[in-house]
Amino acid sequence: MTNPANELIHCETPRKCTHDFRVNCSNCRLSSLCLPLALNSDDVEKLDDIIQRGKPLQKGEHLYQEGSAFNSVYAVRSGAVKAYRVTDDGREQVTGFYFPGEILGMDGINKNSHACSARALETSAVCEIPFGSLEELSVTLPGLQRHFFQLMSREITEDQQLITLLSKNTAEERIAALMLSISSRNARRKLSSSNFRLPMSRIDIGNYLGLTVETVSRVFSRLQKLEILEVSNKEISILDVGGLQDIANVIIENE
Amino acid sequence: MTNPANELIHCETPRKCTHDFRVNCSNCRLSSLCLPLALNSDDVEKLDDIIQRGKPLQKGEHLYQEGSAFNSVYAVRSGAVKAYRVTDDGREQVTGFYFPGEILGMDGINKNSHACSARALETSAVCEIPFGSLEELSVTLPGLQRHFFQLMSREITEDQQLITLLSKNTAEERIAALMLSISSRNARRKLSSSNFRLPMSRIDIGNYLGLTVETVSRVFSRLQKLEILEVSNKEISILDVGGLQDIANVIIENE
DNA sequence: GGCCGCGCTTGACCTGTATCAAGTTTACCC
DNA sequence: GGGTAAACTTGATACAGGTCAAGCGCGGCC
Repeated sequence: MTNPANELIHCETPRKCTHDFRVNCSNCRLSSLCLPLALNSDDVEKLDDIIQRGKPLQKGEHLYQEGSAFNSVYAVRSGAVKAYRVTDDGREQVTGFYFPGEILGMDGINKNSHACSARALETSAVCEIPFGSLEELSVTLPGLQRHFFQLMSREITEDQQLITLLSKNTAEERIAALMLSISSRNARRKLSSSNFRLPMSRIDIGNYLGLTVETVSRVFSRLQKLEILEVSNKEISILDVGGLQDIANVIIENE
Repeated sequence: MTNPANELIHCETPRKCTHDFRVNCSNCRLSSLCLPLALNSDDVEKLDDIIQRGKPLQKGEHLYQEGSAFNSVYAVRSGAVKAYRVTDDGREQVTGFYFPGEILGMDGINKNSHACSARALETSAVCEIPFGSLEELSVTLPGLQRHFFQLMSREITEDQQLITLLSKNTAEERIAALMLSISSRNARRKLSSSNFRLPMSRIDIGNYLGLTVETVSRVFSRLQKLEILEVSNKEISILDVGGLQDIANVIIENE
């Protein structure tokens, strides 16, 4: 009864990992997506030395809070994390979802305090990377410096994609785009790109995409009726990737 | 007849600068906002050595184009620049406006090619900072490395603010927020925070804020009727900053 | 100086999504 | 396992902002 659809492999579900909790970058199966990407094995060990791994976060627990002192960036090892900020009038704005192999917290570098909060959407293991040590190490490992610049740059371009989505696209297009994004991020992690379980609620999805829960729900129903998705609560099957891409890409393209 | 409202000072209008075109970071009046921020005078000279200054861009000229090879980031010295990307279906999305002392082009680091295009909104002088040299220099000047990380982080948080604005706020709130943003950026540059000339068209404003030209125009008219702004074509006077802030901050705040 | 075109404004109408409301299902907890 | 709260779905209605259309005015150019 526990996610039969997800082909769960080592480390994706810490509760099932009975063997060896002493994870390190060298043996982490996410190393090819994560910070070690550009490093040789000697350098990976140097990186590994500065990384701290605490006990897994439970669903709902905070990784950091908006306004708290910035000390580290974080890599998700398993589970899923959402980042959000609270607007002046007290409403929440979800700014991103982070899956295994992805790095969050870089918004805190600017003012030395976190510009948003981050909380676990489900039980999640996270690697903490103290930023001071990372900076020092970057000086001796130019490959690491470059890679970290790239990671920040990627965050910028992804935010800009979201800006475009919010500014130009309909509810249906936004949701199609999010489903495709999650699908391709699953593929990167060698999980199924067509069947997966959404770790976030409809509220979070709507919040992230600038829509109300009701609209999210209606769009899911519509996409199901069109036989593009099969939606069963949080379980998603993409039945027609092409159709989904057509919707996300905005079919208009008339001359 | 040329912008009487703007208190134009040295370098803000290159056409008027008859004296000394050999600008450098040490004598640039923007150095306190720009990259040299965290450097002592010796180090500023090292930075200065890698910076290239071409002739000013004319209105409409491109600084770089989406997809072109990424070699440098750019600091605006005078004028104004807009960054934009073209969506899959051919529409334009403005992702940012850049004023003197601000740095753009960091989106290109990730894939080594520019993720968006940048063009001058008016005659603009720009400093080109070759990224390779900047990386090398960062290794020897940790203050510079840190400052550049901060600049990228600031770009991220600003993008996230825009995401929030687009996702949660009404047309009026978005425009109020943009006016306040331009106002405070002017203040940083010791220009008037209450009277300024918009370098961009209504179309660009609408595009940036996810609104149509008509809506932008209507909101300006409404704010003028409320005696919060005085709008005369591109000339803006903020008559009631408090009122503008109330609108931007979303007055709702009912428990 | 007068003509043309583009950027801007204003009005009338339409539509997508929000809002409000009610009902259903799922998940959690004792 | 049953009770309750939270999450989700579905329907009816309202409204902000989009679309379409027309007119204005400033700036550039011959």
